[in-house]
Amino acid sequence: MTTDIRELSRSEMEIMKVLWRHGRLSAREVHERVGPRRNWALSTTRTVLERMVQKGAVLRERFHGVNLYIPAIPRAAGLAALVRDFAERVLEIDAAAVVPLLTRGAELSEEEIREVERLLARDGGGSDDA
Amino acid sequence: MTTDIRELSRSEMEIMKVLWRHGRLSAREVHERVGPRRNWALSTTRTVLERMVQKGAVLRERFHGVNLYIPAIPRAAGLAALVRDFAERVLEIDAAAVVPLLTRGAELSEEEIREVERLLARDGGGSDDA
DNA sequence: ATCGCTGCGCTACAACTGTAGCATCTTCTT
DNA sequence: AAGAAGATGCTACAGTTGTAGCGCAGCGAT
Repeated sequence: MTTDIRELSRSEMEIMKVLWRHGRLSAREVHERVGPRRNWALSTTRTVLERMVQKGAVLRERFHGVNLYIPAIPRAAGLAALVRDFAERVLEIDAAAVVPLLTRGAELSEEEIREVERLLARDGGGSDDA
Repeated sequence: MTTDIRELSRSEMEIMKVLWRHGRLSAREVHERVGPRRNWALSTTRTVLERMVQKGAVLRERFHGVNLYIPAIPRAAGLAALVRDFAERVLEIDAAAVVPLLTRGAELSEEEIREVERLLARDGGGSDDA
């Protein structure tokens, strides 16, 4: 069950974002980027991270005795879901209309933008496929 | 403390939306529009509504022994805050860029759109004023 | 082999959220 | 005035989130 990214809390989303940006990080590394901003104790970062693993939003991988955390949801898919949700629930417009804005946004690769676009086009929510 | 609309839960947001749409409704009336969709018992709608009052997101007014609930945050201000949050936190773009999309969205009046625009322009988060 | 540093896994606890029942009070109707 | 129908305010309880400490284990230095 590929965890619905919309049910991540703000804290979790923030962590998700750093994981998206870096691919895979240890708890400490994650903490270095979100801890200060949030004023968290290292153990707090760990706990949140661990809960994300339980939710299936993040994968954990052991590397020489250290846990590395990897996003279980690719950024494009995550953004697509978030955009769709916001567009439909709040703006009440068709999600596809938001795509153009992505171009100016975070460092998304052409690839990713196209992917998000693909996911938002064809008004469907379900599992995609080639 | 004009409650930060970003801290409303999904359930609460849904109620907020119907209140924005109708201005002021009794618990039952609110329930009629969100209850079915959410499969809530009337008492659930009441509880959520009441919590929103406590949070200061909704005002309660007695009318012939019945409570009427009124949004404590005008729609334009609420949408502006939500848009700003989403734009900056998720899309990582300037909130103002989202304004054009509103035109096609929910039934916002020209007035409201202009207001949202005003609130999002001039990159500021704090309390506004003329 | 031992000591210390760092990471791990477990536990904790308060506040918030989802969800709702119930006893009681109001209001309308007859 | 009395009863029915509906609204109110209170209470409840489980699950989620925010926030963090603690004891134990592994690894590198001595």
